[in-house]
Amino acid sequence: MEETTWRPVRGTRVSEEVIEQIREAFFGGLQPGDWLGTETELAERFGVSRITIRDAVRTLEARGIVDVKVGARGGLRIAEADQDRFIDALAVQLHLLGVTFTEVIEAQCAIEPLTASMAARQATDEQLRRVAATITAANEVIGDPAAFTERSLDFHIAVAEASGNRALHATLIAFTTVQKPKMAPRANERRARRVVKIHEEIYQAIADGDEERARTLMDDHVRSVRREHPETPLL
Amino acid sequence: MEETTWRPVRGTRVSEEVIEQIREAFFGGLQPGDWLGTETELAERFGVSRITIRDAVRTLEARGIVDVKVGARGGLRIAEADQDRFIDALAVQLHLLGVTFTEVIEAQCAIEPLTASMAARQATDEQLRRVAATITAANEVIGDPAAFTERSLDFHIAVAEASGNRALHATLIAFTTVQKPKMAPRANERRARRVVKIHEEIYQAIADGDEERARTLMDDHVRSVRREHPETPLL
DNA sequence: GAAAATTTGTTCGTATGTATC
DNA sequence: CGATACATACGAACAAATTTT
Repeated sequence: MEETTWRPVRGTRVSEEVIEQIREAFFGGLQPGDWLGTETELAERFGVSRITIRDAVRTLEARGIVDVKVGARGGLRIAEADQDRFIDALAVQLHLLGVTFTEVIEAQCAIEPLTASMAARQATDEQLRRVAATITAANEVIGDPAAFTERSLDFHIAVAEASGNRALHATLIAFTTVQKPKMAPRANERRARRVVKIHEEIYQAIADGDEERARTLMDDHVRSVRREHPETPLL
Repeated sequence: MEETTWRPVRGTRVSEEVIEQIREAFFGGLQPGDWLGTETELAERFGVSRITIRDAVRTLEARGIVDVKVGARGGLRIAEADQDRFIDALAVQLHLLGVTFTEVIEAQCAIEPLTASMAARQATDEQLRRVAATITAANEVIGDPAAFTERSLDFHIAVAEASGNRALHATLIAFTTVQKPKMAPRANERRARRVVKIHEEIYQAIADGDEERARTLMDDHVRSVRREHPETPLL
């Protein structure tokens, strides 16, 4: 309920101290859903004002460490995992670094053949079903470049998910998110049909459990996408 | 100076609206160091109180989008790239997901052979020098497991940097950071000497511009590290 | 180097909207 | 539906840090 004892704080940016203590408690074993208290309670316990606590809470929330709810039985809890927040952080950093589209594609060339072969080895039926669903979905909007691009990238993400490796999955989501805006203009219908065909082949290899073929097909596929896009700044 | 025009806002969590607008402007082309205004100015422009702006600022700061400075000519600016924030975001995410050490190593198995071969193709003299420096540094602390692990991982990061791909570089930094704590205990001196020898071979292949050899050596190296570590939760 | 100006950091008090009981 | 618990938001003020004068 409330075994954790907070040290009273004083220093430059008191809210930083609050953040640090809650962060330590988080990495010290707090689990998603664990109750932290209300803003008023925390203000009293840390010996600071409610506004200082709010500063800390906003930061912790942005980092994905806590969730905030209003109303009775509201207050602060340890957050559930939320990939969006991690993805946003990666997107921001890639933007600041001025990373190019080519760099992101190259990174995908490294990752995706492996996710495909891992998926072929160990994808569950549910995961396979989801991969197949992304192909169907993309096929339905084959004439709409923006929509097709979006759902086509979903295929790659679904394959990564089927790999069973959450580190690769999260990383790939981040990469596809950042490159999405640059892909759309080139997804004309002829190209789109070819992409669907290749996705289907890759899916079949994965479903057949043919690791080597899945790896090779995905490798060719990602490399061809890379060739089709000229060197451009990403953002 | 101030061409960006902010829409006035109203809705649930007004600060979210402020965050979204500044975020859009950020991805819309604002550059690191660009001036956004003071908290008071933004409060007036958005038509909200300064406290609401502060909520937004704390979130934007945590996401790595803005930097805040106090004093005359202080206020909000677009942030410089800061890898630490990205790394922290990834660490939080992996903690919440309960990702295993093995998953992270697997991800490295996908990425590092490519960084090695890319480095062999295009590393600058300066980058090569830095790779060599990490080997020397690791060799100097070969009896100290924690220090050796740290500098040994620096080798992998230096190779990724030498690849010239910042997306891979940033990703690898994050991965090595979260796995560091689990690696240290296993870096006994015998193992350490073997690692140094392999790192030297990889460096030589990169310096010789032998892409294929660099790729193969790195592949073997990462896979052997993977074999040596049992399946364990990362955190 | 000291004083003034600027700007965030922090506090208190209060009002309002919203979710739960 | 009313009461309660809680975050959200506003305003006014002073403290502390930093740059300019």
